[in-house]
Amino acid sequence: MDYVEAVLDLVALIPEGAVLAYGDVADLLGSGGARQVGSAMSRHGSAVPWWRVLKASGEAPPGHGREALALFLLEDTPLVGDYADYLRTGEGRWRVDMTAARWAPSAYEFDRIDAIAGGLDRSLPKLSAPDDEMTV
DNA sequence: ATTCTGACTTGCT
DNA sequence: AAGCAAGCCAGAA
Repeated sequence: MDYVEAVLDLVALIPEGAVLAYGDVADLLGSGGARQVGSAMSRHGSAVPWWRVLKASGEAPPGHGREALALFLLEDTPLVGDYADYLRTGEGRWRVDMTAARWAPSAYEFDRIDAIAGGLDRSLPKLSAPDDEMTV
């Protein structure tokens, strides 16, 4: 399984009305960084609930504000700011209320996340297994 | 090996 | 609250 698959699998678990920042996804996966997640989402996120993954500030991914907002309203995702104006004139500023909307995985969900993260490593062609020696 | 690029983050004005 | 500079991670050139 490659990084992109892991990201998509994880994103698919985020429930309605909840969100995760790019950095959160990377942390849960225990690998890569926010930029890797963003990159993966921009190229392969169309099949999963991509709007539930956004910047740490709560802003929707660049170029998708309009579409994301519509979905957030449908899902009753906690928002802050003036999205009414944004809808009407495109002028207002709004964001997701990260404090309230950030997903807090249940113990079960957390296990599933762990499973995804665990299936990540397997292909490291280089670096033959150093037996049981670790050289701390 | 080096440089560049990007749906990122944080800290400091 | 909004901009900006640096830091950060990996893949591609």
